[in-house]
Amino acid sequence: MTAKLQFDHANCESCPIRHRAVCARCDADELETLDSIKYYRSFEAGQTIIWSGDQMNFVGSIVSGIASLTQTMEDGRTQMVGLLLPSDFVGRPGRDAAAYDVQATTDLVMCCFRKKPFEDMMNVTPHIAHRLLQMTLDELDAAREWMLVLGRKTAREKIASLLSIIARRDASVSQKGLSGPFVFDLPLTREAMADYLGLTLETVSRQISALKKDGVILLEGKRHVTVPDMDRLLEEAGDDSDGGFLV
Amino acid sequence: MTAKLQFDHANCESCPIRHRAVCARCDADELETLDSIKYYRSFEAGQTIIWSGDQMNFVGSIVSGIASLTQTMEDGRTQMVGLLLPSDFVGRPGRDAAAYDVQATTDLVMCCFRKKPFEDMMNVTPHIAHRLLQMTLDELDAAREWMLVLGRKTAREKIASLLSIIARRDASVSQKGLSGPFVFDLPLTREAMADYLGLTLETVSRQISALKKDGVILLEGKRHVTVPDMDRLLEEAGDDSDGGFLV
DNA sequence: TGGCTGCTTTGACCGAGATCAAGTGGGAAC
DNA sequence: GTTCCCACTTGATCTCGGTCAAAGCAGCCA
Repeated sequence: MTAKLQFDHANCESCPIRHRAVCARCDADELETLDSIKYYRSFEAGQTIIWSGDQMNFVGSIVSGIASLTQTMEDGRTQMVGLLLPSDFVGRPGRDAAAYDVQATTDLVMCCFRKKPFEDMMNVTPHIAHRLLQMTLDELDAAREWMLVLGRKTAREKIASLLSIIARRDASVSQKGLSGPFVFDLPLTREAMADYLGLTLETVSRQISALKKDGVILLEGKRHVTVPDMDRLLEEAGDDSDGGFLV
Repeated sequence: MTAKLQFDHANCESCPIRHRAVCARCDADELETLDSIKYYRSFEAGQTIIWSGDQMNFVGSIVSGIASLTQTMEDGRTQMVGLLLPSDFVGRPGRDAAAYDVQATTDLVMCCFRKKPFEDMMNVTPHIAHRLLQMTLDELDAAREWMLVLGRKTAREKIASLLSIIARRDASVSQKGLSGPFVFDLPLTREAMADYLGLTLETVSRQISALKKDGVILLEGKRHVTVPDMDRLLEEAGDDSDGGFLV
């Protein structure tokens, strides 16, 4: 059973991701057109939204919650290749079949557009195509950043990198200041973290325990994290101290 | 000293990458405009084209040769995050500073555009923006494919994956058939392969020797490779047997 | 011709992280 | 409450790939 469709009749003006999503640059007319081909869908945590190879008849934006893109090898080894946050775009215009599994990591609401009308609209609306290019370039940067993590960082650095990314995102969403302690909940299970980081869940658990023991993070329960000193965490992540943290 | 500017007065009609580059969709008028802001530059193997953080006052396409994007940590660990082949695009419109080191892996010729005029042109030329979006989406796919390699494959599978990618590219460039043995030269040193694969150069050397001993590949000198049975190589790479090889 | 340099191979050993295996803890159903 | 379940933790052991070291090999310049 699907989660409650809490955004069912939302209009674009009050949309929480309006200013960051693929429609960010659209004017009133364009929004109206989008409105006519859009619909909301909700997914529960753990649900698979699309299987790799499936026909995709829609594209869309994450409104709330977190989705993941994963690749799986024949023998079951899996690697997460994308973590989709609110305002991120799902689907590839011009491609019929999904290239990756898309899963709801938390409860999730998507703003969907039927694919064909969206593609048609993209061709006549430079605002959308241009914004999508920007977003794709950003994702490419994030993917390349992640290649360094996967290829060259130690398990401890990988965990610290993931925590700092989640902390950064959380701060940018909740508009908290960047000084003082960071407090947030991990939106991923240990296994999902392992799939993201190219580790086993045991190693993830051990390294989180180690960071806790060393005072880099505080843990309350399994998921509630406090980072008393963000610079310390970034140092553990092996990032430059300047860090480009204020992006 | 720079390599010979063999393309100095080339025009777009005879350009070898015309049909695949960022200008692929441009009409005659648009090509003429591009012509007025373009110039060719050559680099020798090993030269650094741009340092991460540098101001970039041009963007451009690889005409011939191979370039690499690399990231380096403070302690010297490096990870290659992109391998740029003929027709690939260098630079990011809308960004001033380079995010990665760009190096010429082989002797290289680039078709450069001054950045500002190119950006202006992009804003009024949907053909260019649209093609760049396509190319960026392709690169994102390639990066995600590579995340699986980095995160989950064994050293032997990593080497086999890289060899199959190079073989594939070589076949698509030289229009050779896909049956029978594949023969090509490695365009990368062992160290560059290691940086690409998240390994050490010793491990790369060992695994290449092992693949040779097991008859998966034949080696003539250090660089000249023959793949007698491509399916066997793909199997060693851990890819699905269907493989999506005919892309 | 000889030696230098850079790329590559090979060997011996070590350690970070994987694997296999128990055990813990907290929330939900009964 | 008790039980079950599931996410997580912790321990013991193994192994793949890293590290350190030496040597091979081809091209190049003197």
